[in-house]
Amino acid sequence: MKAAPPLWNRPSGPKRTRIQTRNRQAILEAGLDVFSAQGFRGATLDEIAAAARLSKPNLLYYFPSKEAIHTALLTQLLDTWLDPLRELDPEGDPVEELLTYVRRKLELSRDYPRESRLFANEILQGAPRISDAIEGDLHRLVAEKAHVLQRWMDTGRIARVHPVHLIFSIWALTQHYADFDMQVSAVLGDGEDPYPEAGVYLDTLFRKLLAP
Amino acid sequence: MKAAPPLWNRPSGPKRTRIQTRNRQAILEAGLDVFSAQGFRGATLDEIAAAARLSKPNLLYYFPSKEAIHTALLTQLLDTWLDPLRELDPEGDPVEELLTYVRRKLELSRDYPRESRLFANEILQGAPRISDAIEGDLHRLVAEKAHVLQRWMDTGRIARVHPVHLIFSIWALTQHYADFDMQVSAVLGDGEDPYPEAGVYLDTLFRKLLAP
DNA sequence: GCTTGATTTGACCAGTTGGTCAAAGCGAGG
DNA sequence: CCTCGCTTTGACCAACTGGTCAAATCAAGC
Repeated sequence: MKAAPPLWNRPSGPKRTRIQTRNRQAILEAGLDVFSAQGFRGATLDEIAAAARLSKPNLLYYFPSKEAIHTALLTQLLDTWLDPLRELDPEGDPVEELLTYVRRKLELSRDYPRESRLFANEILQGAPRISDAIEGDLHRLVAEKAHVLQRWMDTGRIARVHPVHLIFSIWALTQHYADFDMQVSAVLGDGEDPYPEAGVYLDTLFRKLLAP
Repeated sequence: MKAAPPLWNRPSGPKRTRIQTRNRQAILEAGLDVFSAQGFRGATLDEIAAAARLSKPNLLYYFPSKEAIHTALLTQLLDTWLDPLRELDPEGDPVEELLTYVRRKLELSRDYPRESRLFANEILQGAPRISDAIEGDLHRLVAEKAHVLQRWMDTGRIARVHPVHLIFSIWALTQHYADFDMQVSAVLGDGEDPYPEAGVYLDTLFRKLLAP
């Protein structure tokens, strides 16, 4: 008789059954598809439910609201997205460290374009749901790494440019291939994968820019 | 007694009264605000009407549908957006021509960020409403200008890189400052205008890249 | 100040939206 | 094979969506 409280409102710890793990995963996967293609307001629960092969009320048994799905995706994403920057090693060879970062970021665009677009959509619309993380974690991480870059410049190991704009340019150039994929494909009469050429181009670009 | 047919369905030519010009302008302005901030599906007629200080039925007296406003904005925009590329002069000094293009494109980002975001939103979502223009005019223009770049490279006047990816990189780097404005401001503890530094940075970057 | 067409609007509509709820189905441990 | 809590769902709701319509208001030339 007594109805079970919704999953997300249960007082007990996060001990998940197999079904829960599977369904939560399916919902996040479906949400990624829909949110990245339509933006937050453009996405509908019905669409997400259909993509996850669940009924709409069933969706809301696993997540309390549309916004909760979106937030779960974004916070989970931000970590993965910043990992390559975190791994920039102050002790490594400056140019190679930066080129590795560029390469890894380009691989993220190639392998996880939906994640990139989800993020782009959110930032485009003023990042109302992750402005805290942007102004907090992200700001700190960039400040820290900019400091590393500054030291490399001061010791003459890479050319002297504005360190934060250098980071911006890496983001812009790599994310462009995921976020503007439609445009990239249409302009390069498609059929061919743009990523190999992009890799070569970016390697050249940053080598020339950073050469002391 | 006889009701006037809606403005957009009138058989006569486009002779517009002062009121028509004013209101159409107000609607496009409001539409730009809302579409660029919310995307097509996320924008609502009520919001646009409120921003234009018109009633919703009044909106639909000047435009037949939500989509018509969006399309009007996009087609009008695409031309302005490509102008700087059109002006790239095959007879000019290669490096200066390209740096001028970069500079003008960065000015567009600074002065028309809403237009940039409107475009970004549309491309992000697969450009369902302007894929024709992208695959047609844009593709042709880029092919033509890539040919110019190729000649400059063949005659040793700029360094040899993939010409289309060179154009992509200019787009990516300049539009980033408009489209990801929120992120840029948050990362550079804001308060200061990022554009002057960005101009210097991009100038350096492309000078080094293009130096033969 | 009257007429005629341009402009504006309140009331309305059918379809969609995010979200709720009580009841029904299900499966693993006893 | 039976219970009991986990899972699923059909029916429903109020708010909102893009869009329509007939009637009311306005404004400029006569």
